[in-house]
Amino acid sequence: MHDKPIPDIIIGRLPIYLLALQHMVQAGRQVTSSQELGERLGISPAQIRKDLSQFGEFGKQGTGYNISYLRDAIRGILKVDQVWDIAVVGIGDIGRAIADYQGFADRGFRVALLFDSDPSKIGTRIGHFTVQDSAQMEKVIHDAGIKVAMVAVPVPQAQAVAEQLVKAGVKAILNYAPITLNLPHDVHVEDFDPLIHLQHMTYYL
Amino acid sequence: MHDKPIPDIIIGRLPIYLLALQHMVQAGRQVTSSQELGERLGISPAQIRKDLSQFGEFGKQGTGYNISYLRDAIRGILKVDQVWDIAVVGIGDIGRAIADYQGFADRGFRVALLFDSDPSKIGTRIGHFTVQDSAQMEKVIHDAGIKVAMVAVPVPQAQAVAEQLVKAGVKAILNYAPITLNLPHDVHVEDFDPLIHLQHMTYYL
DNA sequence: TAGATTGTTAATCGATTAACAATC
DNA sequence: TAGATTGTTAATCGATTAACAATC
Repeated sequence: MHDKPIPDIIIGRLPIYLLALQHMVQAGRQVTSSQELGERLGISPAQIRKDLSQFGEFGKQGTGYNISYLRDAIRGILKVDQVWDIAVVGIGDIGRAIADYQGFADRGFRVALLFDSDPSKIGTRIGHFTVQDSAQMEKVIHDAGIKVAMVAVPVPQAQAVAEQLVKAGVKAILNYAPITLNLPHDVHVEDFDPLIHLQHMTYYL
Repeated sequence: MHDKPIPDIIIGRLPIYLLALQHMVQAGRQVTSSQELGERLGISPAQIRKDLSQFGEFGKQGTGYNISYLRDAIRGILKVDQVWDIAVVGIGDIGRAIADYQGFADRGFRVALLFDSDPSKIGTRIGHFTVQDSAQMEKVIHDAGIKVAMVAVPVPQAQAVAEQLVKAGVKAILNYAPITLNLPHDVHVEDFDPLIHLQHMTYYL
């Protein structure tokens, strides 16, 4: 038993498939095909079939895929058939928008804890949460068993905050600070920076 | 003359290099190497050299790269040695955070216009801008010559808003709405959705 | 000069696509 | 059954890496 890991680039497409399936369910649709999904997403049908075939057989020849069945299957693969609690660190404009954002629940996440180091913010309420002192962060996150965090602090603090999160047991970090974090290999980091995307597109203008 | 276009995957890494170089400049550094950049970014030195070699020769054997020289070169390649005006459509929590965000100017962008269709928001001020009526959007953006926009409206409106932006002459859209937009091929779209990234990471938890 | 590091070539590795037998 | 579409194989295409001559 020494299965090859599934390529990360394939894992990265699953949430995109999931989102499209979700929209189809909401539109009352029952079945779809790799062809249709491909047109919608700008991905080749062959690639979609190949991606899915890594995880099992979800379709029927001649008919295609049952949408809600495939949705549930992908949810299971991505482990978002459960709800993950998230800690948000840094309650500036971005952190506040995250805390107020309503779209998490449907998709497997729930903001559970907010932290900031600014005394004028600690104790204030955002949505139905109270901002807690970053100084207590490690203990609080550890005790809550939280594995997923979003970092929205200024650049100079981002690396140190991320290291604290790792100490607290966090294994997945969505990093809003425009800096590349250096963390142990077993911690998953995704950078989330609008400027990176804008600068990518201007090349083509 | 029929030069092969430079792979998009390489273009996508340039903003990451640029960001690291920027930090190095701020730290007062003069020169770096593909080795050092690679360690910092988790990218192989060979790849960095190969990527850069697509655009010219920026380094010196034995010494490496002059940081500010390479930074300026990449800025030029990405066309962020100028400032691009951006229109933001949809002034909810996310749109407001974008409008208030201070980090654009350094990196080649400036929020210039805000739009919403909600009468209770039209006319209000955010930062030093007044929210304008989406009904006027096409004309205003066209007249301003704006080519870059951020879409932060609810999912049901996103496709229609994007089509209006395209009619107004916009060629690059950063899409915050969790839905895949269908637009002409000459319009560049990047999706910007935190949930996609979170769902990617949970696979590994 | 000696040491370091580039830019580039060739080899390797991995991802995408085309095509089709299987089958609903 | 006939038509449609899957899952999978093999071929193609593209990206990454290793290695090294050139040279600062």
